[in-house]
Amino acid sequence: MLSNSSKYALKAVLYLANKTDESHKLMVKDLSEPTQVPKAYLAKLLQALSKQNIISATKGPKGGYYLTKENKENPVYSVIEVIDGNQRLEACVLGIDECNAQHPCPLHEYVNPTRTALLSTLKKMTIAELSLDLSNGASFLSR
Amino acid sequence: MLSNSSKYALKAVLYLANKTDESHKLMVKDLSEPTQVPKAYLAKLLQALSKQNIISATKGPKGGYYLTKENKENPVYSVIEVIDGNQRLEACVLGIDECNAQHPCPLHEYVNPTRTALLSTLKKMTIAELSLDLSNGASFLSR
DNA sequence: GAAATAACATGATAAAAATCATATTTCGGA
DNA sequence: TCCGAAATATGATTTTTATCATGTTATTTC
Ligand code: FES
Ligand code: FES
Repeated sequence: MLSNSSKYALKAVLYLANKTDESHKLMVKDLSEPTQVPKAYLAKLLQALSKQNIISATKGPKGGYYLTKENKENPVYSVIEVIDGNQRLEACVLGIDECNAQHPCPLHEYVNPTRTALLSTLKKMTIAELSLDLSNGASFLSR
Repeated sequence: MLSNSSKYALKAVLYLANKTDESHKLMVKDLSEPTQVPKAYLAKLLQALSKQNIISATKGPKGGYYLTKENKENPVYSVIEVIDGNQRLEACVLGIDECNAQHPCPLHEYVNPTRTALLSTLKKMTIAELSLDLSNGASFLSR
């Protein structure tokens, strides 16, 4: 469904969402532990997200990664899109050339409705919204 | 969602479903073309399916792959299970240790209901059933 | 303005998935 | 019974993904 990279990126971004802002930042090593993502690998992912302005960063001492208010309003899907591209979730599950109702694969009718529903959720829901019940202990990023 | 291998295997099995039986068999090269799967790769997949009795095969001239009535009654999921194992579809989408409602990841509530619904469909529906509208041109395996 | 600290850029290595190749076994037909 | 056709077993190669490592640049602090 999602690549390992996307899973890692999402976990890190969700963690950032309710732990950081312009004046509270986190370094990769502080993200690596709670998200269970290897440090060097996570670093590379965060750089990619930063370059696409999905997350914010400042260099040097007292620097680190953080989410601005604007960052937090981005759709959850934007993280996935940067890392995996959009084909991964939108292409035909059986890999035929294009996925549409006029020329469906045998699984289309069973997977497409729920998949497009999920996709639309991911595109509408913001990082902030998704991270909400993480902050009140209703959901988790590891274990 | 599915590995390339599973997609290929599913396409081949569905093709076999309404083209073959004990007295009408197909060789890998006759499967490779309509399913758009590289011949040597498909051969290896079919061998794995055959070894697990998901499909049937006979060697030698006039031989080939085919589905018996029993084969056709297998759940669609059995193909996926043999090729991908069951973790791929059942594990947590964010990769946390186990997926359950007592200790959910932030995406759990959005993906789990539809995913378990799909899973249950795949486990209940037979190969024969899924291949049905393939035979009347209502679904397709390529293009 | 020098030193320390953090992200950034880039590339190297490792592991897994996908793909290809080839020799061996089994079976049907001449 | 011998020959050819097919699956089977096994392994090699290629490509992609995941992971690690290291030097460079920006920024704060002294
Ligand atoms: S055509 Fe296969 S999922 Fe839509
Ligand atoms: S816990 Fe993540 S999908 Fe269920």
